Amino acid sequence: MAGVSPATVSNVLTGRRVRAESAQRVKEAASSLGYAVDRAASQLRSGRARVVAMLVPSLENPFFTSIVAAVERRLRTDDHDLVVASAADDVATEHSRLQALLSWRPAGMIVIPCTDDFAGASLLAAAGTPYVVLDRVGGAHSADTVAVDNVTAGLEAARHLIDLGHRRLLIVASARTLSNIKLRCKGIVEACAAAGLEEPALIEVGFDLESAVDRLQTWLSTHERPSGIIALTNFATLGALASLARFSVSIPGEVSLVGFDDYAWMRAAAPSITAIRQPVEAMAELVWDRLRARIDGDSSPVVQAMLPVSLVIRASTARCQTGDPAAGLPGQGLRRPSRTGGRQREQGTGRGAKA
Amino acid sequence: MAGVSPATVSNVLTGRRVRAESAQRVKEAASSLGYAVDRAASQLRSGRARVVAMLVPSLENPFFTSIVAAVERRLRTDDHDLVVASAADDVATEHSRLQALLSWRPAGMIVIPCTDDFAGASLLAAAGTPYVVLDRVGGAHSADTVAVDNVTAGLEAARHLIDLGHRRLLIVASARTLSNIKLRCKGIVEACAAAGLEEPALIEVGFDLESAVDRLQTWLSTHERPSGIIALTNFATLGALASLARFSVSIPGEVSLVGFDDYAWMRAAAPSITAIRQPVEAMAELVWDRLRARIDGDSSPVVQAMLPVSLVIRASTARCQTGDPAAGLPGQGLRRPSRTGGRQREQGTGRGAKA
DNA sequence: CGGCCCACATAAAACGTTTCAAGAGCACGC
DNA sequence: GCGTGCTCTTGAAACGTTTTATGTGGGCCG
Repeated sequence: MAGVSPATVSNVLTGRRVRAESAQRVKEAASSLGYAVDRAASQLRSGRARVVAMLVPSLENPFFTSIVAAVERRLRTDDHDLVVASAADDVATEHSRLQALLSWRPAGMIVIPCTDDFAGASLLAAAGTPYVVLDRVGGAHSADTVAVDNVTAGLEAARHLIDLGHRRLLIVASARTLSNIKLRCKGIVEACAAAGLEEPALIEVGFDLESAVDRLQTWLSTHERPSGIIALTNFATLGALASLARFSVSIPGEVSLVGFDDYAWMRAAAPSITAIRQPVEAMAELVWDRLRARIDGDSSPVVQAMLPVSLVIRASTARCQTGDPAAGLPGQGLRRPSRTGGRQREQGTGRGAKA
Repeated sequence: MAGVSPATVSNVLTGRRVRAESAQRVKEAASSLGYAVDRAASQLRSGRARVVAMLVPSLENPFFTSIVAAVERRLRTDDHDLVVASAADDVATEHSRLQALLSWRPAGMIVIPCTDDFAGASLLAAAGTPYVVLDRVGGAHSADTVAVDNVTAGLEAARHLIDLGHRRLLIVASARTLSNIKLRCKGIVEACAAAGLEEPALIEVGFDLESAVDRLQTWLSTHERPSGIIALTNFATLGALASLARFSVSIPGEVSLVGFDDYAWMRAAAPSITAIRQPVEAMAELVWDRLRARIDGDSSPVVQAMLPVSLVIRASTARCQTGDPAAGLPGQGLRRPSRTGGRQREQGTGRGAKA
């Protein structure tokens, strides 16, 4: 020690009332020794952890990582640290990761569940850890939730296409069991009903690109081609793009496409992609606000927050080209000659050859 | 307690020699009580932390998050947890985040530094925390490093284009101060020299898409158009795509493009993108192997590992169309009529209008 | 039968903080 | 002069584990 006292050091470092002179000495000593409080000991004694745990379905999905990044940014300003775990899109893994995270005794937890009925809720309740459920807000949660207005999202996407004259829509979804997907569909169906259209077709493509492309290709070669496609996740958007490219379907000439989530590549793609943008930054802010309030003892009734999305109109949607009745024939796209060298070649090398 | 003894519980839970019967009783009690070891107390007493801290320049860049995801997967199988922090592409933030991470007394640390001379090395050395430097392996590190064979990466990309008959190449880089960028350039220059070509032009576009597009557009409208472009980061790739689209330059008809990092959208884009793929999974595995060895007391000399990349050939590269001398005139692309509705319209709405 | 070793269980100390109650010093007012 | 209140400091207890050393009982060998 340079100066005095073991407990006074703690008082200085936790910002309690200490004479300015001693505080100064302690700080000098600390910095010269390169001393930093041991979080484990600190947390053990005080019972207060400056850690927030976050459990997401996957760290491969840019939507989730962008939320993680935004949350991390928020936490940094409040001097908290972040422990992340990925559930690997698997309920069993989710459960075991949740237990691992709980053993940190985090101050609070942010969860994006794998499925609507978040089984871990009972664990969290038993541990008394405050938590907020994010994005996939399905079952009846007894905790605060933050989500996006999925119905309006679907409604706006569909209305945009309908306004452009599209009548035959296709929904590309990951899995219709997820409530946010269901709600987006609901919005689309509402918009269609309002326009006097029948309910659009829906295809489920799963959570990875390979299966999405496979299923979309078989669907497209066996069904009448839609004039407008709404993809409800970012993988679905990629899958739709890839499959349409394989069939050399021009966008937006033959098919208009509305994607979900707004990423850099959508701006750079040719054509750039019209998409529903989720307010990632606002979601992160809101979720941390709620969680911090709960950590600080707020015991008001749970709140289910819903944030608005925005439709970013780019080049992948255009006025429907009517008067081409042949376009609807099954399998048509496969036989149609492609127009650009790039697309044509893509059919051969699209799966990627290593050099 | 259901059964006996406070210390025996610890023996059971840490897997030491205990009579089978008592072990059974303890486990039952633990699961019925929902008991889980408090990591803070455990770490405090044992001095062993089952935490690995990871410091990355940004969590917005999919290359970094994909590495984080892969590392997390590895750690999970070895029953370790991950604490991440983002340096926000800023050296000062990097330093403060590093200190925050060190207060966890992590078993080890994985660092992707912001700059080549990683100033935090001294902090880590002082704390005695084993660490591995990943990806941006610039200055003389006194720690293990894991990186990619950047020279060969550049060489292969350039050779691919040269083999296709391209003579005028353009390098699009984030910042040439980074050593991995420098090495990639070196490989490209080598390949050009071997083919008797002059050194290709280079343009620095920074770390975000907006600035990349801006700078590329001004460059493209004031210089002779190259026939082949090599983009050295994923943002550079996106920037190149977006700028070429604005000028309605066809890929690969007029310009061939080799990108960096291999993402789902590159497969789905039209045309799909030929790219250098970095072995993210292998990097994560190697970095954890090295770190774990150091944690376990391995004190052999530091090793600088270098992993091979692979060139994934897709549709964005094609044989050079010679015999079009006019193509080289400055600003040409702006006046040329675009061929597809999508690209044409993109010029008007490319920046995205909210609805 | 005694001594020894083995397998297992446990008491108690220790890890590095925070916190609480109590102490020290000082000024003030009666 | 003494009690009172105030500011600042500090000794010691406590947090929940792990670990070390010690204890206990039983089997085996001489």
